Amino acid sequence: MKATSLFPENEMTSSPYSLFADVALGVPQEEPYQYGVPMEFKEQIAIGKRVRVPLRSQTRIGYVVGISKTASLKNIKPIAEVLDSEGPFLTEKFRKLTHWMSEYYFCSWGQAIEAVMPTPFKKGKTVMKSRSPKNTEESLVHATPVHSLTAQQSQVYESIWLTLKKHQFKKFLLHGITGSGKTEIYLCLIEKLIQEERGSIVLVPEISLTPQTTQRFKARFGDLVAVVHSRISTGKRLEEWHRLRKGEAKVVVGARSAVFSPVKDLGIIVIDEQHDDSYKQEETPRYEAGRVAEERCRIEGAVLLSASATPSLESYFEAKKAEGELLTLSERIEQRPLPQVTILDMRNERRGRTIRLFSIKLEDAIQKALDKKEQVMLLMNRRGFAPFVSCMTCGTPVGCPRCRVSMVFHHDLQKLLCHTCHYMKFPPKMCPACNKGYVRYMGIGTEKVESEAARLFPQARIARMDRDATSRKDAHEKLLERFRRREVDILLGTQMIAKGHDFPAVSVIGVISADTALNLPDFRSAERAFSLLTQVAGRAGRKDIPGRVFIQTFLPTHYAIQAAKDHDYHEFYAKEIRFREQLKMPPYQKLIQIILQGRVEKDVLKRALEFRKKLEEKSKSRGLEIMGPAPCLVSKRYGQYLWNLYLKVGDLLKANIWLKEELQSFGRQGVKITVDVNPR
DNA sequence: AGCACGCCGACT
DNA sequence: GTCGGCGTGCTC
Repeated sequence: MKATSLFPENEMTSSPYSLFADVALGVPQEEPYQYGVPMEFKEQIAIGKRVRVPLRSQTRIGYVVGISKTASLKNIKPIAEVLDSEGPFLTEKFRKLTHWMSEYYFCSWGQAIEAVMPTPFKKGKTVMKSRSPKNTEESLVHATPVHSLTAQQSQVYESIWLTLKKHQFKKFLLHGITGSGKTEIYLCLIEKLIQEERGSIVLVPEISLTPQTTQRFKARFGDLVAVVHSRISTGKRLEEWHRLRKGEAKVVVGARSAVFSPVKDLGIIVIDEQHDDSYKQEETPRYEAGRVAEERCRIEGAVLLSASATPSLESYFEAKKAEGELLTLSERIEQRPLPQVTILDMRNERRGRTIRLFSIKLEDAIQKALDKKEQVMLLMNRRGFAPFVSCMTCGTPVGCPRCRVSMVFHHDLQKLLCHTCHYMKFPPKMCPACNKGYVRYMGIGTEKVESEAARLFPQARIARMDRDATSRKDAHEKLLERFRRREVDILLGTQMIAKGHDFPAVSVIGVISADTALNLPDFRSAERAFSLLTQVAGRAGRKDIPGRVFIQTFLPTHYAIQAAKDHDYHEFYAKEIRFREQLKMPPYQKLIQIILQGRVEKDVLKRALEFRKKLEEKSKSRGLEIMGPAPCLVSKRYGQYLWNLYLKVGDLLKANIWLKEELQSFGRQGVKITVDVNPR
């Protein structure tokens, strides 16, 4: 029974509604849906409020983004309930931000809105009444000690503070070498903002969000700090959300999604380790926390401070062009020496057919450090025991049945594990391809490094830190604590260990293989390798114990490795930026990745070719370049085949507008298409 | 994204 | 003959 059908179609005036709401829903559909506003809700309805609306046979929560007097189609259903009697849930600032996100990252407005709010609100949870703000005096930290900054730190601090005083948008990129005291600058700026009752957001990479990191902020600002991890309970998350919205908490420390925290009177967003890949969300909406932060600061008249010892090429390129955007810290605090880095050419380390895992020089250095009761860190950027398992006779590697990747042998489990879909099985006794021979284990992972280290240094206490060893809650933290208390002599692990805090007694750091990262077929592999090596190297060389870093590699002359050895970002940047220019890659061109996926590979490829053809018709006039189709890096996962097209464009927003049109007029035909803007 | 509709295979 | 597989397409 449809109310509208009682009236002639052309008589819109006789529709039962005199008011219509544009409602954004968390469905991929681009445009918001229109719903009728029944009489009884006329007073309550407002832009920014959540509503309960019928959709097909269910009811869903939607977000009012517009109100109009006319409807653009017939069969309009009524709003079932208006939530948020206290006032709009979404502020104008958040409406602007999410709208921008939807246009920039190819998702619907509703999907963007749902990405910025805690889950309970998507289910209709009421927002707590905003009581008169508690007397913040009591929670303010009074005994504020004088925090002395070095001359360089002060200079950086001053230039940012000057802008903060103006309540105007500006972005800064702070290039500060490891150990140059970047965090102290954030703390001082935040402290000053608190005195003005203004708020701050500090983003850190996912794996850096440890009690050690957050403790530094809590120690300084006490209850004014809200921390948001992924492991926090829903209740706690909501509590922090309300504390921030009410202004009871003024500082939030968190990973990627903390960029959406409802901080009152936002003064600054700090993005620490700005180059980190975890700032990109790998599911819809595929946003970059840094880019979102910039837009949010623009909207709110706040300052964006991105910082890194190894800024991303894009960010450094942009910052150099803009006046006063690039800030530098070139000195380490407390006259800490930069560690001496030695490159070890593993081509000289063959022992017959087999290759030594530890070169003689690294082995010696570790032994000497252990003898002196100093600690050692070893980086191996791959989990498991043997990343490749293949047949002795026919050479066939054991692959995951659902993904096109090698299965990794895990010694702890005595099983083969797929690192893409987590499928597990026992290693075959006989080769499944030729039914003879036997399997052999090849390559290196953290587990093998651990067993080799145990063999070479039987007296040492060794601990391994990777996702397998520390997946249990707190295990990661407890391990670092044990290492800090020197109950462990050798800490080895994946990049997890590069992000830990300072370990003053570490005198030797060994990178077992710098090549794992470098050999990936990805235009950013050199950048990632350089960044990782620079970070690990930064762990050594504290106080009285001079640190030494050893990098084992088969590519000793590679510029990423050479630049890391010299602790020279500029040397790396100069080389890398030229390649980017020659290849017309970011920052010179923006990338849009179009991912096609389906269960039948030939259909996926066929559709990819067809879509390319469709785009080609317009590509010349639009001045863009199309690459592909090519199989994705992992070209099959969870049984789905994945191919992609890359677009190189000058103006993303412009490209997005017509790409959206092209996608809309391109049927599905068993192949799903997703768009990833600025892919990582 | 969900969810219903719809058109082909093995079951009481 | 129906129950149910998941491919297709719509939701104000």
